[in-house]
Amino acid sequence: MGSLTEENYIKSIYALSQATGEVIVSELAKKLEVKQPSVNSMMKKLVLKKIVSYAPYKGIRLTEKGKREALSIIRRHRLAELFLVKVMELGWEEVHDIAEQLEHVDSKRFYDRIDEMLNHPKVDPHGEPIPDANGKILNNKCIPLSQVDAGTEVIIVAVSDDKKSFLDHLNAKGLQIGEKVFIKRKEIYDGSVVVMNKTQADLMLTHQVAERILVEV
Amino acid sequence: MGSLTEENYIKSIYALSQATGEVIVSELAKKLEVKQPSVNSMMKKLVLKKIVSYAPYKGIRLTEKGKREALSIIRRHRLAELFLVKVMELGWEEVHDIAEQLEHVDSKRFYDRIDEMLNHPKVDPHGEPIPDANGKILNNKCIPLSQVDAGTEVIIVAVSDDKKSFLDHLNAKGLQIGEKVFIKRKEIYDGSVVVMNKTQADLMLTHQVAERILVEV
DNA sequence: TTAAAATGTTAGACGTATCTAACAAATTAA
DNA sequence: TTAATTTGTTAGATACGTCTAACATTTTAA
Repeated sequence: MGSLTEENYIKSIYALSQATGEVIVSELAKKLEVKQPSVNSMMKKLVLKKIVSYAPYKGIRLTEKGKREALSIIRRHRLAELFLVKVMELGWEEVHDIAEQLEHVDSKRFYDRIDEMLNHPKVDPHGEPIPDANGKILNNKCIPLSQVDAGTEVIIVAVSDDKKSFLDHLNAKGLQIGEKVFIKRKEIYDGSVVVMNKTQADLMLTHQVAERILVEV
Repeated sequence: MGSLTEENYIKSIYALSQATGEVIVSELAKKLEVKQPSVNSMMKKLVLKKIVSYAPYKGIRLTEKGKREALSIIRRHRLAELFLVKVMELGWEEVHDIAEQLEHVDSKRFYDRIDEMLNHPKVDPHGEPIPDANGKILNNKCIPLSQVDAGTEVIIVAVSDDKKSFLDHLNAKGLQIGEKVFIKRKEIYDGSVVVMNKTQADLMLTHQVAERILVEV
């Protein structure tokens, strides 16, 4: 495993290359708050380690090995954040910096245990997917049902609240993960959403519920 | 705050100078698994930072500032260990290496929250006292189980040997830090002690083991 | 009490990760 | 299409923490 610095480079490359598959040196330098020559020399090192592919004046790309490494770091970061919020009951606004440090803890046991305590979560409450121990990740970033436009058909992918009471509530409504749902309309007044699925023609969900259901278009 | 390396030096100096108030270069080098010149140059640095007092060919001593720093690191280490055992339910033989990493996390909030969740503990899983947020350590009035009179009920507070083999042995016997134990009798012949706890009516401990278990009456 | 052994120090090197200054290539605008 | 701007690279310096080799001091034992 690489150094803390290497891990930070890999994580940033992954994040910034999401859109096009590539990052340029100046972007990466800005993100990491270092100068371009620092990025340049780190790229030489990561090329030797077969973490990135890079040629002078060209874009930076993660190799398969690099992607695997990135997903592992992201997994640790997101598990740490969720753990800090759900188990340690810290606020979402204060956990990022701590997770930034915890993600570098080198202990499979530590993260397996966190994963277990959180019930193997697939997404974090912002809908960002959490890679599993093998680096598998839900395809797209999901968004809360409350943010989908009326007239759209979506698939329920996850919930951002796995408390039993919430799951019971969904069950009672006849909603299940993996099911298709059609958004009929959204009430501006209270943010509630009316949906339809194959068994129900008019199912009303409060905003509180709709924002905890994560979907994929 | 100093670097991770500095923190490790400070922690080791504290540990090794417990008995006499001093450490010598070679001891410290051995503990940290570095060569003497490395210790030597770090001492020059820590002298400038007023963390240690040191003169060539003399012993190394923590200053008041150094002691404060050491207690803060030790507090974080021991809180981390206890958290890993009590909250995350990891075995007390496997938490040391993880705590070694967690102790360097820089977040007052993180540690305050751990302290809170553990109810402001006074001793860690290996029984060592935990400094409070101001660096105060509770007087360690624990005594070896082997020195307690028969007919007494005590609480296991610490072990004086944190080698894995010893911890495994205790685990196998079903003994845990924080548990009550009643001393049924002591064999004069070999110094062994027979105790009772809520799960076992007649548990025999050799003198060798009993003298390494620290208890509070 | 002096020689051997243990312990400590200095000097100089190396790897990591950073920087600035100077130069080179690519892109954008005139 | 040429000049200006942005972007990228190289070279060389610095700080940190480590090392080895050589030398100095202190302690121990003969």
